[in-house]
Amino acid sequence: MTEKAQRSRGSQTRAAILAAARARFAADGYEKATIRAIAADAHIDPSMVMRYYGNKEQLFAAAVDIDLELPDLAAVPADELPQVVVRHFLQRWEGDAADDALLLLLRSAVTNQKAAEHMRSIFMKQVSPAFGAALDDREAAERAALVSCQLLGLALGRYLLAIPAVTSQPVDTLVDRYAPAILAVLER
Amino acid sequence: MTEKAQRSRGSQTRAAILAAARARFAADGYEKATIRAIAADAHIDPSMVMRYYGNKEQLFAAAVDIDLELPDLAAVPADELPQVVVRHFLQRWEGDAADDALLLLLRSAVTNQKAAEHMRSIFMKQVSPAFGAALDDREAAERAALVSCQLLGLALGRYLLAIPAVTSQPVDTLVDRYAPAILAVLER
DNA sequence: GTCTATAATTCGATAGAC
DNA sequence: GTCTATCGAATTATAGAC
Repeated sequence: MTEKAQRSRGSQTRAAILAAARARFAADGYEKATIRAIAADAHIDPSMVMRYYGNKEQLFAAAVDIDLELPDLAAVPADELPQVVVRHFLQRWEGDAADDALLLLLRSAVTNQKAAEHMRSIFMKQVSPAFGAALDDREAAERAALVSCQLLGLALGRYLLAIPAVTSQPVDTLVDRYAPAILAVLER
Repeated sequence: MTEKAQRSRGSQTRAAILAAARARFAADGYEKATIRAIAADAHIDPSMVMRYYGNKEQLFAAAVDIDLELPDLAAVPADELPQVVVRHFLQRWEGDAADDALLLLLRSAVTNQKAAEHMRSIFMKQVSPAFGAALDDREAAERAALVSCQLLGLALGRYLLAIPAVTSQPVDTLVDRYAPAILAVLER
């Protein structure tokens, strides 16, 4: 076998581990997800996980490296901003809720301090600046934080807790009903 | 020692275990909280926990037996309802966030199916009827569910994730800013 | 009622053969 | 690069002495 082929298979294994890790962390959270289960999902040996990622913590760090891909909120007309934001996240989660890094992170951040720290970091580096640019307001950070609470609460009820009266509502209905609430927090 | 004295000490131990269990489940969630740690907090032997509560699952069930103590929302003037609800939960959590059964349950429900089921049950038996009586609306359950999402999201951001821009806001400010969002979801 | 001792698993992590 | 074998620690749970 050539070195090139080995490197290729190695990177494939590496990617398979990461995909399996994302699925497990998303389904079980940090403490409950085991390296053994992740390895089994990836059809490789548990020791390979250690070889590629060192330890469980570093594997988790690799799995939650996330970009919210927020649109340029400053370019969105102010009166459409709530709908745009709510729909952005819902569409993202609706595609594959079990594989989204934000839900993955949320499931772990509730009991794991490092994950919680990562979550706070995402808010400060991505959410807060995006709304800051759109709001032009001295209290933008505080209001953006409350918007984040509402969006995370929606994810919580729909995807993690699966409250029937939330999961039963179509995306369009959710946007119609939730966007005004986002607006209410944003406007003074 | 008399039988009566033994029963008394027994019930004290039982209560001590439950208190320690609530604190541990609240701080760590179901999977991370261990019977050993709970026993250590209660200054008793781990086997006593098993003796009194059978197993970890039953102990958890005893710890999360909760009454939201929601006020009679039908008696609250409609335009004050959002403020009353937001303040009710904030005051409850602000008192002792680490010992509140709802936060305890939330921390576990994210990764534990039984806890999630319990959470859904609380919504359907306590939250939904309370709002149903106040709203008198065919879509009351759906709107009440979204309000629950908002409130749980607030708890998430303030107490579990501890987002700085949320923890920094006084209760009164939170009520002022969040109540309009609740109202926006409630009114058609 | 309380505790010691331990069974039976399961976990993360390591060492080393191939 | 991959796997076998295993260590050491931690967990839930049980059995039985006092």
